[in-house]
Amino acid sequence: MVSVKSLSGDARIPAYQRLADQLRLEVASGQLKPGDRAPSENELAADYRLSTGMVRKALDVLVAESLIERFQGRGTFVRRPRFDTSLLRFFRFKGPHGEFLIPESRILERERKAIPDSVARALALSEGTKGLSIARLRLHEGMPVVAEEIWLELEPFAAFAEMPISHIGTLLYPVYDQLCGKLVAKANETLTVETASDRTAGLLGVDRGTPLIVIDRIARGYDGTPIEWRRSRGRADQFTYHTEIR
Amino acid sequence: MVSVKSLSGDARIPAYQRLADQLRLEVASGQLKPGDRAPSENELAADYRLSTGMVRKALDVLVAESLIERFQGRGTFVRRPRFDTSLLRFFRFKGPHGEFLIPESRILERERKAIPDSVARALALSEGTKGLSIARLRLHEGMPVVAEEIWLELEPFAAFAEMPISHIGTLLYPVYDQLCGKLVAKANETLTVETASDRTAGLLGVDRGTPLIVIDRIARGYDGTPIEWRRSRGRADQFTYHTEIR
DNA sequence: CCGCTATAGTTCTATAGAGAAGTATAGCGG
DNA sequence: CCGCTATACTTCTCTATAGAACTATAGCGG
Repeated sequence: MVSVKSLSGDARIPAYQRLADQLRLEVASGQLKPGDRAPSENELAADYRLSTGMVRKALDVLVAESLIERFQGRGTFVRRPRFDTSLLRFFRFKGPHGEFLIPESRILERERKAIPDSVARALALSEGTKGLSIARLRLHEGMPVVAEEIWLELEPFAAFAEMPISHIGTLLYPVYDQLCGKLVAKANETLTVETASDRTAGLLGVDRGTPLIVIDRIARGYDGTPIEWRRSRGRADQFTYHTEIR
Repeated sequence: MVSVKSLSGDARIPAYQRLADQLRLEVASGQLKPGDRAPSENELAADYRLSTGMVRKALDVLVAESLIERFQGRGTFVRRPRFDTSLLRFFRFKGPHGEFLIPESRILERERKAIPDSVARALALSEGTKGLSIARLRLHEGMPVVAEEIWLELEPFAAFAEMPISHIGTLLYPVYDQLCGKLVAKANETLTVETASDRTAGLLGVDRGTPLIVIDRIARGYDGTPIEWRRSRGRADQFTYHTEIR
């Protein structure tokens, strides 16, 4: 079956960029989901009447954005968002053999409340929107290591608000996806430092005034719309962040 | 003049990667210096008997490493290392119109001393190597904002050790290059948090125990050899680090 | 049922070329 | 001397093609 397609957009923009735009759109709109195999280079070249060289160049762009991955002999796939570059990874929770561990989590509280103005602004919602607030403690070998505050818009997450707390596992994003159709694809994070208040000091088992790392995250869908606001606090004394600059 | 060159390395490695290796080497060895224009795509293709497509692919690799930059119509140039992605930039020193400013600096101390073991290890030097230690305060509108501790191996930096302190400007790396032939090309940085000791509290004008951001940097040449060890401390309360994850 | 082989499908490397688009400069006309 | 233009050179876009390298699978032989 030969289905000739055409590229939209300003013709002054190079064809490979318009093809990248097109594929980006197909991922954002859900026509192409994480894990799906994209059409092969030959198919794309035939469909859009482009040379394989330009198709490869379009895919290169999307690989650089880490939207897709390519595997020689297997195909091109929409990448599953992995949050392994999150700043939170630098709270290193090593197992007995030095391997990485995802800390267990305990939900302390889940409440329907009006979203605070600062959070509503970050989520691009109007003031006073109904929300769902979650307080959560993350533990490593029984010791509390990170305290989390989470805000969601209530309406799209009504099903999540009803779900029995005991059924909620350590990872929330798969639940958002499967239960509420909200797929988290990327996020913005900011790191700051504060001193522990009485409340968080109690949660984390440290003295009041101890320095804490605070990581604010806004999780977004493929199209960039905000999905979740999250603030995580952990002790600063075991935190180290590495980077390379050129 | 036609000078046919050949690519070294294992022939099982793709030609474009070996060309990238070759050019990387020419930069590391100083045959090609920052700001220099590299041979044009056509010249490279002719010299190494490759198609322009593969030459472009080799250059793409180096662009991705941010070793070179390309400008349509002008040429391909060895990129001048800019440290504008350093973690230190998040100590935001805004001028009156919100623009970025490089803080002034005041050298407090410059001494010949044996390099401490931990620093020697980081610089890949043997224990007890003679070094040069510099204490430096960085100021914004007269207020101290960052305190720095710097260690260099004495021998290659003898000329720097003799230079009158009043002649040393705010930027050290150009001096390392011009005076000592040590060109800083990249660096590793790690961010941690500590509470102010009496000494640093005094330098920065804060109370003892105030949370501080500590940024350790190992500056390296193009070949990766360590050149400078540096530890910078600033108040944590005005520090925010922003990043995007996917 | 297991293991090997052939095969079809995938991405990757590579070539050879044409023309577009952008930049610097020499030289010409005033 | 200034401003314009032609020119040469650069990177960028794009086509068309061939074969290598790699992967999954279907089917055959034991």
